[in-house]
Amino acid sequence: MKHIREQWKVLLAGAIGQLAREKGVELSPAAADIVVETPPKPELGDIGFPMFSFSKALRMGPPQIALALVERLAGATAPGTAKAVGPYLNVFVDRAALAKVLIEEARKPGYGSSASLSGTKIMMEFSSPNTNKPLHLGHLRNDVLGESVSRILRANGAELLKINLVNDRGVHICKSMLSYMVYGGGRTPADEGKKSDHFVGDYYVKFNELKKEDEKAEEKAQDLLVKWEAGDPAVLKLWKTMNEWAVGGIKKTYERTGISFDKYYYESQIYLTGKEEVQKGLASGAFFKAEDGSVRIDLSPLGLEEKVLLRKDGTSIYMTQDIGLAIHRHDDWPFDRLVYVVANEQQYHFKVLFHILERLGYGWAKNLYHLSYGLVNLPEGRMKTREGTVVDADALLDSLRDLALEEIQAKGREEAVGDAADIAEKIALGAVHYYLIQATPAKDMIFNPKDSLSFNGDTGPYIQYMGARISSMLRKHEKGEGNAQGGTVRPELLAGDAEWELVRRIAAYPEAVEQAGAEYNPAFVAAQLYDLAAAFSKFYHDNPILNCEDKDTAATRLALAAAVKAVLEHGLFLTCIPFLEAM
RNA sequence: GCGUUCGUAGCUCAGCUGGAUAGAGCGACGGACUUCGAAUCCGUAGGUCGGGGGUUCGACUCCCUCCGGACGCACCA
Repeated sequence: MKHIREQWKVLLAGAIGQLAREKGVELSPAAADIVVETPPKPELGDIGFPMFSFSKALRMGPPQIALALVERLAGATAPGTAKAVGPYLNVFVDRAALAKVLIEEARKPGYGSSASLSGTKIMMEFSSPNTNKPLHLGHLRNDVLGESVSRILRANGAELLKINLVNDRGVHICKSMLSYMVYGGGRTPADEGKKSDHFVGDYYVKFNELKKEDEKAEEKAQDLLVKWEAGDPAVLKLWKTMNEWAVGGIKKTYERTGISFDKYYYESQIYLTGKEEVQKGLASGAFFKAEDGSVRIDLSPLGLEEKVLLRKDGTSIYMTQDIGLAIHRHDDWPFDRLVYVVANEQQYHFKVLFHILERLGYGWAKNLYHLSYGLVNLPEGRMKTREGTVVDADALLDSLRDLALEEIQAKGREEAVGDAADIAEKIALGAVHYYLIQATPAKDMIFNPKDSLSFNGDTGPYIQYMGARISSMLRKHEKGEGNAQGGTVRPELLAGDAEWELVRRIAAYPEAVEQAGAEYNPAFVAAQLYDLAAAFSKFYHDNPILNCEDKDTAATRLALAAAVKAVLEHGLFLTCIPFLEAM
């Protein structure tokens, strides 16, 4: 569809130029100057070109321009027919021809993928959990965004490296350690039959109790950190044990949600890097030494104050680490772009970080991107650890899975579905991931538990359901049932409005994938999938497919359904929603 | 106070680089299963696109201003 639009743009640009010459007017628009649009109703055409903007120069009313252009384009070889519709020049494409191509293309494996980013190496950092507690709903948004954008970029031809920076050191880690030392009694997750990250998280929560009992708790945690940095063997041993529990449990959740990484970085291993880089910057004059001995950068070019990069005692801070880490990573794997999926509360941090790297003279610094996303809030407001309102990722998935299972049982579909528990789990995942991805990343969103439990309407399971229904039809056909047996696929039968509605949505899909990649926004894919699923649902409700009396029509519609299925499979994968053959 | 960002139907969200009567879902109300799986489909009600200016042939979309919310403005991560 895109290439057809481009062809028309070129034709129109030429025709407008010609018209201008005839009128003795100076005007020769480029193809890029032609505005394209999709008419609100199919009856009006498939592609629309508003003529308003040329009105003044040509001293003609837009409707007259449209008419004049149609006349001049009458002889041109172009895909489709131009028609003047008021102030618009609308194109009616050759539906049968396009349907023929799409039906074939869409059923091939790579439909929706492109090469628009081929040759581009992109590193994607996301998730970045703390090792003192299990993942919560906010992490799920981060994870699914990172994973989905990665898949989308890869579908657009990019070479991807997904990395996870585990925050496994710091005073917050020491708090859960201290709490365990006081209350743990040497118990292990296995002793309590608990998922290991939750086990660790519970001690982190218990630190609040400890603070009430021991007013020096904060101080003690700080001491623990000092000992950790000094390499105290006992402290390191406990730290290692608890981190393994935490990371092990977190990885189980990744496995459950289908998130994966090509490489893990651990903060404990790299938190000291960056100091050297700062020294280099000091030597090159990018930074300066303040009177108190700390190293700083002047951020007035950004309209900001100065920022400390090394404390006066020479120790590093968060920013120092990130400077070192970025450089280290580029050495590891020379990327063209590096995307950080991090919540929007760190916008300032990344703005400054990118600026600093640029000042240090790294050319790739201009290709760093902070994929900033908003908080997931509850209807009552922000999630708060202290108030216990944090929605735990595992618990959320569990409850959704249980509800889906009940639904399967209520419909008596356990037999038909195969492994009911597994299907229920996948429906739960589809529900959560779709919910998190349909909203624009930049915006804060409200997670309404009640709504999220619904599998109806604009949801992941709705799309999964349409995929399952089509799969079911195709299975029947393969078993020799239905009227499509022996029928011939005739694309001209897809020229009707109902079929065309589906064809044009299939045609629009690859563009959505490309746009999603260009804007790091999987919501475009999600929206496209929902529209396609809804269009199909309406279509097959009104039009018999396997039961259609005419063999050829049945076969053709089935081929269309198969094309829809292929797009759904492709798109669901990109949005981290499992495709289901049955549910 | 300064900066960033958001404000679209009762609720949750779309609205493509400004373009043809502002769209979905949920909720409400009313319909549709002896036919391909009703986790479905159809219909009705519901919006001065936060307010006010401006640019434009045309503004939900761009600019200014005000109001309201979120998040930042650490030698914490």
